[in-house]
Amino acid sequence: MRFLSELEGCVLGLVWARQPCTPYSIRRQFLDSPSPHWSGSTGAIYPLVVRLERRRLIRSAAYSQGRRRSRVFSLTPAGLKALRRWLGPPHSAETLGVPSDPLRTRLEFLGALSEQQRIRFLADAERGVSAHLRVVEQDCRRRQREGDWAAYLIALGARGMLHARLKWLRQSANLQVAARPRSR
Amino acid sequence: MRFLSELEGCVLGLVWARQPCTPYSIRRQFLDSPSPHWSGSTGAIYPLVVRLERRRLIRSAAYSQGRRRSRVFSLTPAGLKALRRWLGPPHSAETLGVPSDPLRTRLEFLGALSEQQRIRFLADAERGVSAHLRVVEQDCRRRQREGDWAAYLIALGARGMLHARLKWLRQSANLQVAARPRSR
DNA sequence: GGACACATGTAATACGTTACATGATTTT
DNA sequence: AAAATCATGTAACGTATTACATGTGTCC
Repeated sequence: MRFLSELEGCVLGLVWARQPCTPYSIRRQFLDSPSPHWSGSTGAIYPLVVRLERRRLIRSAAYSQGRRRSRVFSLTPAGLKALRRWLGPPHSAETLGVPSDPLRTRLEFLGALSEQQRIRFLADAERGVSAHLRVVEQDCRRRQREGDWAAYLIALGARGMLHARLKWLRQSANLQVAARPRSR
Repeated sequence: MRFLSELEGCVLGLVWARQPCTPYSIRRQFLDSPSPHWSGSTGAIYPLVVRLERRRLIRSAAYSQGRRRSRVFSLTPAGLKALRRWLGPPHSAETLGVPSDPLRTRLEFLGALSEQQRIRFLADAERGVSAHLRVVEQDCRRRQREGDWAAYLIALGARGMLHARLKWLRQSANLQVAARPRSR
C-alpha cells in the first residue's frame, strides 16, 4: 500500500468532496484556487486520475451530456481508506514543519541588493502581500456568509498566513535590514 | 536570459553568501535546514551547480585538501546580476501569493474523517506544530545572540508562520469542525 | 585495519509543466 | 458560419528523488 503524494491526496480529497465529478471539475479547482502552488495543468491531472483509477482508489462511470461524452469519478472504499490514511493523524514532519515561503527564501539574500534596492524590495513585497490579503479577506467573508465551514477555515488559514507574513515584513523593515550594507 | 527556478536562485544565493564554497557545503545547507521543502539530494545539487557553471553564473576554482580534490565556487558578475534579478523587485504572484501549506490542504477534507478522528487530527497537529515552534524559537534566540541579522530575520519569519498556524489550528478546533458530521 | 562518516558523483525513475492536438459547445 | 471557449487528452521536456557507486578521512 504505497503512500499518496500531496497532489494525489488532494485530488482524492476533491473527488471525495464533490463525487460524482468529471476530471475537468477537479482541474477547475486548481485553476480557480488562489494558491499558486499547483497549476492544475492537463498533463498533471489527466494522467493522475488514470493512476488513481488503476490503483482502484477511484472508479469511473460513463457520463454524457448532449453529444459530449465523458466520465464521472467517485471514491471506492479503498479510496476513502487511502484518503483517511493520507490525511492523518499521525502527521509527518513534512506536514508539520515550517512551510516553504518564496519570500522568506529571498529575504535570506537581501544583502546582495543595494540599500536602495532593499528598500524597494521590502516596500514592493509589503504592497503585494497587502493586496493579496485584501482579496483573501474578502474571500473569507464570502465563505463565512455562504456557511461552508470547511472552505471558511481554509480561507481563515490563508488569511492568517498572509497576515503573519505582512507583520514579519514590517518587522524586517523596522529592524533596518536596509542599514546593513553587505553587497559584494 | 532565462529565469531562475526557486532552487537555482536559492543555490545562487548560497554561493553568494559563502563564496568560495564547495558543492557539498551548499548541499549541507539544505540537509541542515529545518524547512523540509528541499531534500538537498545529490541528484539535485551536483547537476544543478554544473548547469549554473555552464550558464556562467558561477565559476569554479580547483581546490584540494590533503589527497581529496574538489573545487570551490564563486559568483561571476553575471551571476550576481541574475541573483538580483531573481530576488526582485518586482515580485511575481507566486512569490507574493498564499504559500502552500500541507496542513491547510488536509484540513479541507477533514469531513472525511470520523468525529473522533477529527479531534485526534487537530490535537496531533497542534502538538506537532507546538513542538516545531519551540525548536524554531530556540533557533531564533540563538541567531539573535549570534548577531547574524539575515539569519535572525529568516528565523523570525518561520516563527511567525508557525505561530499563525497554531493560532489557526486552535481557532479551527474551537469552531467545532468536529461538530459537523459529513462522513460518506 | 575495519567500520563509519565525509564528499562527490551517476543512473533509473517519477512526475509536473508547457506545448500541441482534437472535438463539442457557446457566442458573435 | 466563424471565433472563442469548454473539455479531454498526449508528447516532449526538465528536474527532483531515490538508489547506487566510489574514493577519502577519521575513529576505535
